[in-house]
Amino acid sequence: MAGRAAEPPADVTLRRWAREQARLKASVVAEDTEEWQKDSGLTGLERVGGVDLSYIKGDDTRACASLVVLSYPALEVLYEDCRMVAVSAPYVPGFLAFREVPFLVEAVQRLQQEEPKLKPQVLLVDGNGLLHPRGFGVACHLGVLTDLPCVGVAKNLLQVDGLVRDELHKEQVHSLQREGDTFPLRGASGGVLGMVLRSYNNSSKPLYISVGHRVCLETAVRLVKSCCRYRIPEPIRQADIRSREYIRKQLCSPLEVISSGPESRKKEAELDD
DNA sequence: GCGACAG
DNA sequence: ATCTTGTCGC
Repeated sequence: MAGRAAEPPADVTLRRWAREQARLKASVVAEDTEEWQKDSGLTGLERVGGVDLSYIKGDDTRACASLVVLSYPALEVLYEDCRMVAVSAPYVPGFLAFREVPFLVEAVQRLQQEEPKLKPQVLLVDGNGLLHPRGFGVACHLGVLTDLPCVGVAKNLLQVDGLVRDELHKEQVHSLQREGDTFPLRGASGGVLGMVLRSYNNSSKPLYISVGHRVCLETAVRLVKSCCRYRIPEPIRQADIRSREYIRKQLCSPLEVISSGPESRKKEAELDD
């Protein structure tokens, strides 16, 4: 059952993907467009979504895509959708969206069809938005394709436009003493690409926040701050927890144990050749 | 050429 | 992303 590793994309594919990113980037709106965003207390915001994909260790083809919607500001789970999906594109830094976004778009469409009243007013996305080699990370990509406000929340710095994880950066991160502290990420070309946020007192490892779609950076940071019970903002954390749990149950089902045992694995190896 | 490289 | 439980500390 374990799928073989996806082939590294040919250069022609990467060029096509880059062109697609450039085409869609023209539709990104990097400023607030909603009423609730205009208030510093985010009054009017009632539902925040989170998305994530969890993968199986030795399997490059199957993953669980999850979309959750939490109430705001209580952060209680109102909606959960976990589904096994067949991943076809490999992970290539800078092209994460081509691997994950199709399943997230499907999840959003399913939600709109089945529970339109629970449609989130904004989505928190694992990964970057404008903080990206071509200024069009997964949070922008998902935002444009769904026309939903999106915020990029990355757990590691993607080195782009002169930004590096050097000693200076580590010093700046170290200077974030209390939760809520931030400093801007200014690219070599001048503009602020994102914000580094200490989201939790008990963790010195920060988050890298950037604009996805239909939200400005200040609002994005304010929103993420107000969604953090722990280091990872609750919508993404719940999506992560639930997709991993979904996979864990899949792997523990009797059928799955049998079909992925040493016996059948041998047969699959033969069939693969 | 070498290293870096969101998830 | 994933491999990994309990454990030491605030």
